[in-house]
Amino acid sequence: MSEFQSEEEFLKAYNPNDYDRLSLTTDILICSVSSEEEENYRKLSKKYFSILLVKRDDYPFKGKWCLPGGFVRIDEELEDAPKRILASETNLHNIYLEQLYTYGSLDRDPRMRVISTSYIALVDKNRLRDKLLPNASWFNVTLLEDEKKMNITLDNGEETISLVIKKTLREQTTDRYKYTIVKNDKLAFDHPLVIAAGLSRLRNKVNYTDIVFNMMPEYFTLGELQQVYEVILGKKLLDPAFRRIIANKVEKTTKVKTGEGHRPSALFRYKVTK
Amino acid sequence: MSEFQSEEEFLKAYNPNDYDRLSLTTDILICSVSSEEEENYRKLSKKYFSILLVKRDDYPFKGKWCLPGGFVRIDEELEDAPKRILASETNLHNIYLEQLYTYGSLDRDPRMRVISTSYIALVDKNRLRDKLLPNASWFNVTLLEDEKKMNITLDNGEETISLVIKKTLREQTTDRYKYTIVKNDKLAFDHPLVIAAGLSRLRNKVNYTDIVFNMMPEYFTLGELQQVYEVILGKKLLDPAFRRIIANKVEKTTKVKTGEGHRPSALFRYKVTK
DNA sequence: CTAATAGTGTCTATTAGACAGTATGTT
DNA sequence: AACATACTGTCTAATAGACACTATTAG
Repeated sequence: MSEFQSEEEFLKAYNPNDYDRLSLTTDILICSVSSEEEENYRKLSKKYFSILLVKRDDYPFKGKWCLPGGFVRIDEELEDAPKRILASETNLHNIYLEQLYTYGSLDRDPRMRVISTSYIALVDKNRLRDKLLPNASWFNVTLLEDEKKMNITLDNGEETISLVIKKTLREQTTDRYKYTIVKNDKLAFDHPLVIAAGLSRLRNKVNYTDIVFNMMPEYFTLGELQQVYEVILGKKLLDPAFRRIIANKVEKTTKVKTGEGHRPSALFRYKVTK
Repeated sequence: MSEFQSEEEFLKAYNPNDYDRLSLTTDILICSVSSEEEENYRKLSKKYFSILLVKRDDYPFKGKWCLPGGFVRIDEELEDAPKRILASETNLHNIYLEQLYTYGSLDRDPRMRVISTSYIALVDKNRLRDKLLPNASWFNVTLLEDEKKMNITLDNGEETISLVIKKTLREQTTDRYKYTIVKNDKLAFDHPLVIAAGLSRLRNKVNYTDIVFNMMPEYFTLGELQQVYEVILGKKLLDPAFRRIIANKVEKTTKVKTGEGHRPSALFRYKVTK
């Protein structure tokens, strides 16, 4: 039983340093979609799913790539930390941001005990007016996945990062996997785990939400939209089925996209229904 | 640029106290299923979904109920903290445990800045041999939910706790809600939010995983299993549809449950397929 | 016999998958 | 005309929802 008579009295006598204190950071998986022109003028530009990485110019992990992130300040709301970092990294506000997972292995940071809450952010690259920070770079993502592992390849045009992550079913009763890094040469910390978790979350959510539209420009063709779904899901979709599914999520505009060497396509816009 | 020549040198000079340090706690939503006998001997005993709460006997929030939890130790893996608390609270190991969400509002603890990573745990009450700790109690949960709010009623036979939580769609593109506590007299901290998040997660996961079996005894009838699904989903299910869906998740045993005032039912067991 | 649950057969409605076809721009 | 994509019609397969029916026990 407490020796205090009231909550005020208790709080006055309370010393926060009586308990273990540790550092909290946040890491952000910033995702977008990028295009690469094809040699054949008639073909559609190839779409890639891409993430933003930052090159560390200081210890620990000097010279390695990592997710944008930083310390959570003691006087800052948890979610404000990734927002602050996102704003400093992209000059964008009002970005789709979702908490992913909190990592707390004892050895995840060689400096000291650090817990990290990771977030996933989705941005439309067309809204990015300002240049990236000098150390930042977009990497195109290729994900090959099966029941037992994920092969992730990241490429920014100059450098290729290859990750292999082993998947172990945590229990028979769910779909939850424990991810273990099997191969990683160029990424700092446990960031391959964050990338794996983020990509899985996205692949999943794409099927029952409208999140892709956070990465789309205002006007887009259904072909482009389908490509984005395909690149996230890692498989081809059938046109009629795709169009049936997204039919009530988009609205046709009077605009048309022409000059592509084939039949022009109508431009659509995301339709808010709820 | 760094003035250090190597990572070892850097780490040697590193002082953790140069950065903000805060306290991390963990809260656990321990879930189970309980039965209550009906007056009519022929009727099946009514099933309830229930959670474990602890009465605080100290400030802050003295006298209020809260989720079992505690501080994460600086030399302890993040997930070991809920495991340790779970073991001390129930004497059970190897329990289904899943990270829910990390809460970090500035004002969530009147003592100081505390971040809390919440977990959901599913237990089979029949495996609980030891008595509960003196301050702990199981509360039956009744959840009424619509697009705009959740009405949660918790009842342990002596006391009734009534919560109202407002749901606001965070963005048009997803199903994510921001939960705001509208009514809460008897629960400490932001624990109503944890309960709301946990119940939502469970309602969702029940549809595409086998997690319910973590709350079931080894042998059960399909009627009992259906009741558990119904109580978690908050709606009646049709027998044939239900049996179709769980058909390949369970296997019939030779055991039979009799003496219930109606046709005996076969006892089933969870079948591991993967 | 009756109340209550156990368990099954089958029809219908809805949704997803597959394929074939027509339309229309650029070079 | 040839190419490449835009866009649509329709058949089929798989799944979910609904209802009606039979079965079997304790009291």
